[in-house]
Amino acid sequence: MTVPYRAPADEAEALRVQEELRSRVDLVGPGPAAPATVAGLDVAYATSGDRLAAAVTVLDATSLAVVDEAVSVGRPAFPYVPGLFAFREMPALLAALDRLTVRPELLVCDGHGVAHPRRFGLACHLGLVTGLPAIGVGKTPLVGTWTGPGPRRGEWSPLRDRGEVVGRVLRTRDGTRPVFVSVGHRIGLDDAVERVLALTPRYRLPETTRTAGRLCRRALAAGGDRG
DNA sequence: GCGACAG
DNA sequence: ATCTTGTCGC
Repeated sequence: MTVPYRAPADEAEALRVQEELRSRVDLVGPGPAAPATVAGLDVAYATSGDRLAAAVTVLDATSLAVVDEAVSVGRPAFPYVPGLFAFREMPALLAALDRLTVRPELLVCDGHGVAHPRRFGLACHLGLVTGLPAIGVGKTPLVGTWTGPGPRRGEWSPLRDRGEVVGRVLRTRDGTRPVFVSVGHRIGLDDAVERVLALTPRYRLPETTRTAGRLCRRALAAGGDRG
């Protein structure tokens, strides 16, 4: 199901939006059995903090080659508040998604999905608004506790918060810090982890995140730190 | 009451 | 997120 994006005027309204939408998240899927394309989304900020660039790259799921990409430059749409982070970047990310020529089959977001205090992180919000399956891959935890996964790539341990498993702490590379994988929308946790491993043949972060990261940094630099 | 707190 | 120097490793 697709949902229109509404920009909240303040924190109270942002919380209401999350409460209203959280029940619509699909934690099961099934996600795309064998997606042909996977998109990565990332945002870079100017030093001044008053300007940002959002990028989306679409990769061939097998070769990991970039087949499409789009960028949008703008202003943070909301102050940074842990737990309300999505409202900050969502408008720019949606603008970039609108500029794509190829509609990706899966979204890999730089931030959490249901591993969130109200089970509605950026990956859930993006998945719901676009109607696309979405996965959250965070570099640091927001909620939850875990016991370190083994040191080898592919090893993982459950991320638990208030009595429920909200994601997995996954080692994507031998001996490197793990990432935090959680369901965004329309995919199960097992499949989400499988997709993330398929996107990390070499580095800690998914290729989708890396290509999108390079693109938004480049766009920010090209804008001469202004526009 | 005191920290912690996605990017 | 971004600011930063060097440093260890492939």
